[in-house]
Amino acid sequence: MFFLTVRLLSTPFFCYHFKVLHEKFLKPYNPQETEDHIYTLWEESGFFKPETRINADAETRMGADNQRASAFSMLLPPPNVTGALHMGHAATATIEDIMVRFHRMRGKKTLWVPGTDHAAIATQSKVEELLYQKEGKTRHDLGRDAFLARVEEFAETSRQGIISQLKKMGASLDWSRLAFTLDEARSRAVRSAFTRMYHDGLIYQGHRIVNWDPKLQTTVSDDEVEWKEEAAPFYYLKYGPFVIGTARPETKFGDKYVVVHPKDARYANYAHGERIPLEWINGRITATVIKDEAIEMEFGTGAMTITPWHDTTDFEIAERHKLEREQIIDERGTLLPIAGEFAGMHIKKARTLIVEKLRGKDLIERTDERYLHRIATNSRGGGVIEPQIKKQWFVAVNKRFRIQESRIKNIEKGQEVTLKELMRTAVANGQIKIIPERFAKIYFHWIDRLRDWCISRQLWYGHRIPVWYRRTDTRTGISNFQFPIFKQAQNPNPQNTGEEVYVGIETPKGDGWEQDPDTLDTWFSSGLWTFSTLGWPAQTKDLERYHPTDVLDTGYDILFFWVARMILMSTYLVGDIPFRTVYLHGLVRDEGGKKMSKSLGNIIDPVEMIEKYGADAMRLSLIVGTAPGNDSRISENKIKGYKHFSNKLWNIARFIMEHTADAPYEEHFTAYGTRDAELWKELHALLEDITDDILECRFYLAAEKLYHYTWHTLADRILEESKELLKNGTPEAQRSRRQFLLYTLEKVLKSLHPFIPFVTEEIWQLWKQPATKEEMLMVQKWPVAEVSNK
RNA sequence: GGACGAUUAGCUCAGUGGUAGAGCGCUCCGUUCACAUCGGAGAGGCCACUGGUUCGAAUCCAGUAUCGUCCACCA
Repeated sequence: MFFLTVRLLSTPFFCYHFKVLHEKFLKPYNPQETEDHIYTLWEESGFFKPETRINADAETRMGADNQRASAFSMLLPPPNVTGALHMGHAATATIEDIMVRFHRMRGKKTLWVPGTDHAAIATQSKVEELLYQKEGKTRHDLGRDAFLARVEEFAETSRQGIISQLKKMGASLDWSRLAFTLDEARSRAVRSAFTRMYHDGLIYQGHRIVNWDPKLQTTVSDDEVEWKEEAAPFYYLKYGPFVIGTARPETKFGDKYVVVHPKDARYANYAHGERIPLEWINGRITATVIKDEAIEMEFGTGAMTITPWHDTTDFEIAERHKLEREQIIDERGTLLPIAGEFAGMHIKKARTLIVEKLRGKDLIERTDERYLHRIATNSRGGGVIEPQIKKQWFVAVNKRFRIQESRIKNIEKGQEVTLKELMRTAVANGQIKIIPERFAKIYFHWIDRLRDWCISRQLWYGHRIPVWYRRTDTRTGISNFQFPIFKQAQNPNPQNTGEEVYVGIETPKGDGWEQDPDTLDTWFSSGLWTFSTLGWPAQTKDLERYHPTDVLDTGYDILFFWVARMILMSTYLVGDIPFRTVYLHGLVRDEGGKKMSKSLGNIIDPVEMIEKYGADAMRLSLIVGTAPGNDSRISENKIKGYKHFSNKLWNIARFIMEHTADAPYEEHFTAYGTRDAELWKELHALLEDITDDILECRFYLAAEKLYHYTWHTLADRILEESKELLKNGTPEAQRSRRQFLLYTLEKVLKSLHPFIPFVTEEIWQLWKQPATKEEMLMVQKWPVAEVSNK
């Protein structure tokens, strides 16, 4: 206990801090005057880039000090270029920045790649809306090229806004690697991916029933459909000897099949395939009886007619029995000539007239006026989905192919697999770990029911499909296609249709080539994100070093949209998993637990909060009390509370500096007396504990424990008792305590830095007054080396 | 219809086999000495309910209820 003085004099770290307390400490901590210059300091240091290392010998205590250090890599989920960032983005940026700063301080070569997403459908419709509001024009008035120029202009503005917002949040992203899902490098990756999938037979063009949005005039994928409940009348119509139920009489013109369950005793007298003449909306028709198990006997009368062109279930029944299918409604929601007198009328207007006519012909048996019915809408701000059979591009998820390379456990190079099997195996074999675990089950369930992915969109903004046609006959366009009876919907040999088809990365040479007008689902390009940002398809050093990435952090709401598709693309194209751990955080809701939205007016703007309370306060408020996968609530009051914490830390630092102004600082603290030894032990137990928590993604616990230690142990207990001790204690005890306070302040600043980087760095700067960028807090070594895991 | 989550102090949430915790709020007291963006003290909970396992359950198991989310989609 008494060798402290001796050690002090002999230690190489011995030095005096004759520093005068910086005048900034005479006032409360002011984030507004601090954060921007701190961020600039970090950014200019180059330490956001993994290549910037501290060139020093093994004796240094710096964090980024080894050129051959192992890597830690991660990608920012690219925010959509549709506008400003919200609290969900702020939560993502915070969680990821915590991980990145932590691993950087632990000496890893840490890469965090920023980027933005073109978000085709959302961005295009947003710009169309603005264009119409401001100039009263549609995209067709401008034409494709001029319209796209407008979208690009809008996207660029959004992108600049997003970048500056991320900087305000303190995100230590490597800006030199900034990517965009629609930039040249990513476009090349998209074309490469498409071409390879096409030649492997995994992308095909086919006539299938798709979710058509008549408002935005495009298809949308199954996952983008949002169901809403609506009360609507339900009609029981007389269909010859049957009574059939329908909520949509306006689609019934062409119905010539009546479907019943094969085991339904009520209809046992009718044989499958039996033809029955009957009077229908526009005159006499001959109906055919179909027996199919898709029918729910208990529902309605147990009999229904089908409209295969405009209903998924009906389409599937028609597929099974090879039935005719006919288009009733066009792409704009207008009735076709089959509707007779109603042709050319929009379905909304026609409906009441059709019901009147049915009533006039005494074809309505009864009506259920308050039937609760679920309608499909386009969740990306579109209209009511009207299913249509259309020629579209699909990714075949169940088709077998030989995988070219594989580092996936249980899958050998050259093995025959399906994309579904790849997606399933990468998680089932434990190579990808999903946190919280319960989402793995949800993921598997989603895979099991997954159908071929419709990837073509009739949008202008996005990756143009890399397929070119040279027509050798006079066939008309895709939309006038008449469905051939008794033919498979898929047409795997487009060469036989009288046109040349070219699929490739570059535009084909020669005259007469015309590119497919459609664009790709935005998730096709985001699916490539983990490797397209690292240079793929080129075999770059980045790809080699940083792929697979270590962690993917995102909200659980895009598990299917994005996470699953990244797994699909990466396993197939790279033969490897895209990331080792998926950390799914919850959604940030308002104080009352409601989703934040513009229409509810309950949006809390992260930048406004930063301006009021500082980025550190906002960051802590988004971390503490949020378990993975669970939604959390944020309120201005909570953020305000954490502003107080920044100030508390500020004053702790001030107190310690004031009371140790002439004290020597020793790196290796040696306690005098049992009390200081006890405190040292307590501090180290905490540091090991929270290191473990961060490694296990329990950020909320680590943050809370640090908060609690700083305020209630360090400030309330240790500083309070030190006041007396530093006045009246023995010289040895005083010296030891001063040492301990300095030591603790340093550890606390380091361990809090990933969570609240600005205030900790500012205190560090004022305290240590570093002469070089290597001495910044951001690249100091994490206070505990390694912890025993669990 | 299926799956999952939540249910703990007034509010927001941690805790996940061993005598109930935090933040905010509330009450009282204090504060020229780092900080009123403060300190001290305190009130407040049969841990949703019913069974079971266990020496012992907020914690594990089964079921029920309420709320929420996702998936399916019955025309």
